[in-house]
Amino acid sequence: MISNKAKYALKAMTILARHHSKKMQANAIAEEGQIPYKFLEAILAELKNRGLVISKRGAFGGYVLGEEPEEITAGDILRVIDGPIAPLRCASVSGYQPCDDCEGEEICAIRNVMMDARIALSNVLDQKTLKDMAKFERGRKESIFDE
Amino acid sequence: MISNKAKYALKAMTILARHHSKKMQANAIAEEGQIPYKFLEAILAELKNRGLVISKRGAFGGYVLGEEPEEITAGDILRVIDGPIAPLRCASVSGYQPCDDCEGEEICAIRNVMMDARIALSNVLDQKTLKDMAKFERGRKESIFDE
DNA sequence: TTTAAATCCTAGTAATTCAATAGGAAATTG
DNA sequence: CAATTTCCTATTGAATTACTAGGATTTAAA
Repeated sequence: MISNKAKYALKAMTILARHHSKKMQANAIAEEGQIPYKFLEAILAELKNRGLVISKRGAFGGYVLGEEPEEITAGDILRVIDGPIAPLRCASVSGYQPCDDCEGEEICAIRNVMMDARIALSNVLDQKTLKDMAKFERGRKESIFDE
Repeated sequence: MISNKAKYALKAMTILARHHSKKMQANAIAEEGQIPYKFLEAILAELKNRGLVISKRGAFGGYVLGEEPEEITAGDILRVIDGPIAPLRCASVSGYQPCDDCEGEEICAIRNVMMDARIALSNVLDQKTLKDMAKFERGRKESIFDE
């Protein structure tokens, strides 16, 4: 399960991508995504620290994607907000840490399973880009208006 | 990330499986798995309620697997202890619940990603059985003794 | 039938994380 | 300078996590 915060982050980033990476204010993102404004500010701050968005302060400021929509993946965003994707740290690449009660990683069946899980999961999450996600929503919304 | 509790549950169940489903006491499982005894009791109670283990009370009591090791998967155990494995409830089969701010599941790119993630994850977790896990540990341990 | 050995059951607790909110400082533009 | 917007610090209430305590109940063997 991902946190609400992560869900909001994904939402905010897809909104930014859907608006074709034009500058948007937190205000507008919050409204469009139904995200509590102050909470969103905190989320954008974290995304900014990791370079996933770029901000401009002051009047007529706002936020822009830090990279091209096809270069930012769901995995990138989730790692910033919720930390490692692997179900266990000992099976993580980005956040590796051994279990303190570990008796040997090579013989641990649990780690073995979780390594497979991490690989399967990151194959999905690191492949899905913001471009894909924005396109998906645009496509679906249009097809609904067509009806 | 799975909880410590879930890790302990997986550990306890693989121990039970490795001992070829012989009756074991919580005591012995706790020692072998380095699991806090009282915590393990609570875990075994949950597993028992869902039929994953069968218990016998009183002197010379203990716990046995509730099904054959090849019929119990890592996914089964994780769902009992940590709940749904999907990253979002709206993408879950076992624990489906719509987001309260949902504007249409068919057009939601986040749900779309999380559905793919859930499928990838459950393909791994629902395939790995206790038999596989016990075999893995036995195999690895023997090969280490061979050195 | 007592007694020792187990599981079972109810409660509680300290620490952490989650999901925000509040208030104002700093920067930018017109 | 004034309005707008991001940035920073800090707090808070609720839930979850990771356990622990203590005793009730059941069972088997002496």
